[in-house]
Amino acid sequence: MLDKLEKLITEVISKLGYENFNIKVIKSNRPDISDYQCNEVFKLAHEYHKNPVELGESIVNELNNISSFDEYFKKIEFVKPGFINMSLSDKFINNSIKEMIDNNLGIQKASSIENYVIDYGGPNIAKPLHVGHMRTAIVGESIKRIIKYKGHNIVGDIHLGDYGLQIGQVIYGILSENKTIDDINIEYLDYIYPKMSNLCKENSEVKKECESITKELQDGNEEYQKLWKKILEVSSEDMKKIYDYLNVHFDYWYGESDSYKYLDKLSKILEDANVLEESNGALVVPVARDTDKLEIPPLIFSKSNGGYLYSSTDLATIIQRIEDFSPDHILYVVDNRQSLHFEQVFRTCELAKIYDYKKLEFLGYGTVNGKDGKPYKTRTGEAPKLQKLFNDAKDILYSKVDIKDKIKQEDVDKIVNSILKFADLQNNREKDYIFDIGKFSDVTGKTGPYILYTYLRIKKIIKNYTIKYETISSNIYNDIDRNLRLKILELPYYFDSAFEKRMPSFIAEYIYDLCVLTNAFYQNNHINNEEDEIKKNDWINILNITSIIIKDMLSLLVIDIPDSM
RNA sequence: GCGCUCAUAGCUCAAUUGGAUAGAGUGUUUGACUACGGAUCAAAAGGUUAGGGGUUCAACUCCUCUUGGGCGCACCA
Repeated sequence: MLDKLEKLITEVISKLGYENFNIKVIKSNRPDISDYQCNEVFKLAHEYHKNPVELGESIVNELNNISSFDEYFKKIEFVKPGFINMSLSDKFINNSIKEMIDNNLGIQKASSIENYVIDYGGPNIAKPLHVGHMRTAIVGESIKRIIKYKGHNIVGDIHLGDYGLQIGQVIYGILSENKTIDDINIEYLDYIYPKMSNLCKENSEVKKECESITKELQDGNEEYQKLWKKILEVSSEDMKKIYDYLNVHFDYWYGESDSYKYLDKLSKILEDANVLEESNGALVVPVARDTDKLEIPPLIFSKSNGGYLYSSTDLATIIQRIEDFSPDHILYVVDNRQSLHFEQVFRTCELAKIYDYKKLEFLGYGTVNGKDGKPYKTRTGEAPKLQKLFNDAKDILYSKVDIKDKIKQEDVDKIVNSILKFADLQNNREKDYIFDIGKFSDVTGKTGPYILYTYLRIKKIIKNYTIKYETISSNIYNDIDRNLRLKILELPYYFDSAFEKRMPSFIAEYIYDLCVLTNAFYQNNHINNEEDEIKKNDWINILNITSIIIKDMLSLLVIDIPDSM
């Protein structure tokens, strides 16, 4: 729709003698005056050394005289100092809506299909999942669905932290408490990991021992391997329940351990590229550049004891992904605090010519904080477990709305999901945000349930009518009606912004705005009692399109719609 | 110490990337169906965009300084 307006204006401008100028039309930020606007008169005037007012007036004058004026506009005018204001004709709005229906809701599919790998989730086994994991799971799954919706191929990998120091710590704990492999279950892991983590902070002897156990595990010690496999199995099983509840599904459950078989290859590549240096017994890759303001420390490929750490496994994983998926893009949905680490990894890829730096995207997300602005903790000091969070959210929901035992448990879970996900995804991904269970359980206002409610109501209103889009007339009946139709037309803009910026929040914002207008629409325009059959039919069709958009966009936010609520 | 990042209504967040009168939710105050679901709708109040200076026809947005948060700076992930 925008492209048509841009094309038209570009034609008019080139007719006036200004060729090859890229015109951009945007939604008006003065909806009281116009629907769309073009702010490019100043740039054009500047480029051709013209008076902007005269230039703008001549463009608008030309537009006012085109033969197909009514096909596009109701009114078009120039306003000083440089705005072209456009009000669209009802016919143009309705035709554009009809075109959206036959055309993937107006969202252009990718012209060349690319392969993406997205790395999200990233939990460490043996540690319980907490709110931070929910953030990466939801944001990552949403970005994955958005990219798929655009028409690309994408695979998601959870990238488990399954081979690091925390495993050495847990194994040390198991052995020192004389436990056996059969004693390993989720309750025991929940108990032993924090205990060992604290012990290592206090006691450097124990920490050293844990490091050497980790190293031996990585070198293939059979006893440790058996224990590790059991820990991995128990922990993964527990995680799957959580991810299932969130409806987050990874295509691959690879972990750091899977990258070990690529370490030899990686090592050879780094040697051949001549980027490795020895430093205090460790092998490092200096990645600093002359242009850096801050000297970026080198990437540590292997420790002085010969062990590997996450720099090595993240690099090896890239090699694995190149071999398995031949990706055009690799995306990392990771905590912002890891930005320096990934900068080191990406630079190493560039230096050793492993992979194109520009194709590696660090999609950092903000830290989940408590009300005090510090990382979210419970009163006892640990990060609260996700399962408990789900239960709390459900209890709060029951206390606010009388639905207990009245609707299906499955639907209750969908509502809880909508609450948590919409609260999270409406925030800008990159920013830290405050996790407040009270706010996160809100069911009125700008919330998941508000969207679901809107959807279910309009479905109920239109359920007895047949839908025939081709019968939509060229009429629009009032301002509220018009605003809703204009909002429908904005979908492609918001979707593409979300895709390009990898920002689900654009879609969340759009759905909410659409729902606000929809609620106003059906409260003001009563459909069942409407006697004008043409009007009634138009409205039913418009509401049906709205419902399709809401449903599709909600699915991109990983939100399912209940049958009732 | 060095660097990154943020600061917008009482609170939580927007602002189409430099455009016109800075918008939502929440909270506060006040209204609305003998009509398709009141988890709704309508309205009021709430702002020197942390502060100073600069660039520009135009600054929440860019530059600079000041103040105040958060984070990161080689063998944890």
